Amino acid sequence: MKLSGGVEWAVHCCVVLSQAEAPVPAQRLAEFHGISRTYLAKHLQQLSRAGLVRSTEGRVGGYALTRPADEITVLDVVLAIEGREQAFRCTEIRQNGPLPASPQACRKACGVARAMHAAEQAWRDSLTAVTVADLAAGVEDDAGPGTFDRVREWLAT
Amino acid sequence: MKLSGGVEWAVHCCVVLSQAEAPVPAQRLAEFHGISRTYLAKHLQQLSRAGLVRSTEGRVGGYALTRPADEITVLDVVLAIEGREQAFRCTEIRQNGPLPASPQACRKACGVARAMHAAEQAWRDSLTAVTVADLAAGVEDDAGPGTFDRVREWLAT
DNA sequence: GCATTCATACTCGGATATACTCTGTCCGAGTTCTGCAGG
DNA sequence: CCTGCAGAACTCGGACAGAGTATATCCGAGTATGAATGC
Repeated sequence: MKLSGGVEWAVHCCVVLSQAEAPVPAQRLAEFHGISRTYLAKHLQQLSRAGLVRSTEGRVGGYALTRPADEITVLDVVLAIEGREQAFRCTEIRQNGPLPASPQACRKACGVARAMHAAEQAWRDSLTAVTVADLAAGVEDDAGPGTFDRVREWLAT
Repeated sequence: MKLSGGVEWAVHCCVVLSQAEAPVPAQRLAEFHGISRTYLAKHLQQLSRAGLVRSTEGRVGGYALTRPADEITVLDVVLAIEGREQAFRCTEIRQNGPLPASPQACRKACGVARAMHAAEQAWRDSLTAVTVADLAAGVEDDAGPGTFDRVREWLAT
């Protein structure tokens, strides 16, 4: 049970992108956050494949969000990085051994899987309730108004 | 975001142990579930270190629950296997780069970390709501009454 | 017949290899800007 | 002075190593059983 460190990078990048008017190169995003450029590029590719950001090549290229920030949930970003498969995968060990569960009983998922999946659904619901726009608003609340003005100014240089 | 396969084994083993009167050796648990004995032993050790099961050595040794099954939550088992640390670890990248967040603003956790931790808390709450006793009751519901009688009978052989 | 002792069989526990995924990096393909030459 | 073209610089994208962790396994330490032996 460990989330990739790239998740944190990706979410922060989405918040920055939500405040940029022009495409932002991976190079810029990396130095803004003080992280590895090449490795961040890998994660941005995953965001691109998931359809969350659009990449433009060329001299003034970079990354930009494909949707308004209030239509991108944190779960979207997490799933883009971590993959869409469930964290818990039932291997149906109840069907093994000397007393296997009957096919009749296996119509429905076993209780263990149900509990794990319910918990995961609660996790997803919680992440769905927060959008990138919410996070951006939170930054202005925490760091004071005008923060994103300075960010935009720095991005333009 | 991937749970260890051992989690599934551990939970199922706890359900079986909740129905056994005598200590059950790892060998027995492994063949009951059709899984590797030596690897299961590793996970049982983790349950033992977490204080969920007690191990007795010797000829009639084995594992037994230390508490009533309705006082062991699924979360207890999961944390014993996966470790107690959070899945999301904030590396505070907001403090890096050319526009670092002020120490003033860093009094509270950043919005990203708050959202991730809230989701993880929801996940834990959901797992806390289910006990091993609940799962055992579910097995009897799914596989029919008398299932655990057969299990006990097999364990005694 | 009974108590003691000793060998035995069975258990757990930690130390030990292997496979796989995450982390981190590099170079090539493609696109746009810019400078320059020609009309 | 304007237009077209070529070069160059900058971008993304996928292919390539290294490290850490999950997976799987083995052998040694410890204990209760049970039989054998002596009284």
